[in-house]
Amino acid sequence: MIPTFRCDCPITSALDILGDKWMLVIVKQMLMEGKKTFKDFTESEEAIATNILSVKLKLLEEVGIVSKNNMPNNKKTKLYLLTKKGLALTPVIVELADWSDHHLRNLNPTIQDGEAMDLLRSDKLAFTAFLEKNYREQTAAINERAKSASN
Amino acid sequence: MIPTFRCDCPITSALDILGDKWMLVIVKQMLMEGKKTFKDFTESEEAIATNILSVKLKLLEEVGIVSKNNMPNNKKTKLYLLTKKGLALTPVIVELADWSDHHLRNLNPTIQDGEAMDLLRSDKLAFTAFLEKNYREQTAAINERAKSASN
DNA sequence: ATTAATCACTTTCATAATGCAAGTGATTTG
DNA sequence: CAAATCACTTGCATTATGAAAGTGATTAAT
Repeated sequence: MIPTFRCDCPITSALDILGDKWMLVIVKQMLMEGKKTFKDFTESEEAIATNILSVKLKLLEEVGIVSKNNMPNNKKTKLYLLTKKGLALTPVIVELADWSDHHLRNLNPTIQDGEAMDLLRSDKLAFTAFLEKNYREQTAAINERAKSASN
Repeated sequence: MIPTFRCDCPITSALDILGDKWMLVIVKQMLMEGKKTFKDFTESEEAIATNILSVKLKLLEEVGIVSKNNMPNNKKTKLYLLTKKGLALTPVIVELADWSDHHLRNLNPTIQDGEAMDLLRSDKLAFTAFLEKNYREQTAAINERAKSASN
C-alpha cells in the first residue's frame, strides 16, 4: 500500500516512497545487476527476505517504478522491469554511489572499486547515461514481447 | 550506533546509513530550511518525534555528516551543522527533488512548486552549487566561533 | 532573588516495519 | 509422473518508529 505523504516537500515526498532499507537497493539491482525475477533478487548479495521482497515489489509496482510482466513462453516466471519512472532514478543512485566513493570508505573500507567507479569519477553524466542506455538495450527485446500479454 | 554494512556495494552502503525515513529529511532541513537547533527540527513540517530525532542526530554525528556545537554565549542551546561530508549530500537531495518534480506529482498533487523548482529545472548544477554556497555562507560566522569551543 | 519558561533531551509504552524459517500451489523439468 | 523450481504466503521474533509525558540544566521575567 502506498504510504501517506508527510507534507508538500518534494524531497520528503520522495523519501516517503523511497526512504527505507530496500526500495532503492532493489532498483539498483535491476539497473546495475540485471536482476529481473523474484529468484534473482533473493540470490542477491544483500539477501533480502522473501516476504519483504514481496511487499516491496508490490509497492514499487503500485507507485509505477516497476512493471510486472510474464516471461515469454513460461507461465511460472515473472519479469520485473523498471519503467520510465523507475529508470529516472538513475541519477539518484549514481549520486549515492559518488557520495559513498568519496565519504564512506573510512566507515566501510571494503567498498568496491573498479572500472565502473573510474567512469563515475571521470564523467558522472556519461556514467549515468551509460547505465540508462544499457538498461534500455538489455530489456528492449523483452519489453517488445511483454507489451502484448502483460499481467 | 552505526549499523553494519550489508555488503561492499557503494550504493547499498550509502543506504545502510541513509536508507530510512528521517536521515535525509534532517539533512534537507539543515541545508534548505536553515534548521540548526533541536527545537528547530521539532517544529518542522515533518514533525519528527523527539526520541527519534535524538537517535538520528546522534547517528548523523557518529558517521560525520553533522557536527554538534555550542551556541556562542549560550550554554543551553546546541547547534547542529552539516560537515563537508554532510554538505556533499546536496546532489543526492537535488536529484530526489528533481525526480519528485517529474514523477511524483500524480501521487502527491500538492508537491510544492515555486522559484526554487524553476531554478532546479533550468539549471540543476547551478541549483546544487547555490545550495552549497548558501549554506556555507549562512554558517560561516558560526563555524568560526564554534571551532574554538566544541563539544 | 525567585519563579516561570525554555531547551535538549530521556523514558515509557504502543504500533509498525523488518527478518527468519517453514510451507503452499502452480508450473516445468528430468 | 515424480522431483524440482518459481513465486510467493504465513507465523512468529526482533527491531524501528511514534506519541506522550517527564527530567535537569540553563535563561528570561518579575
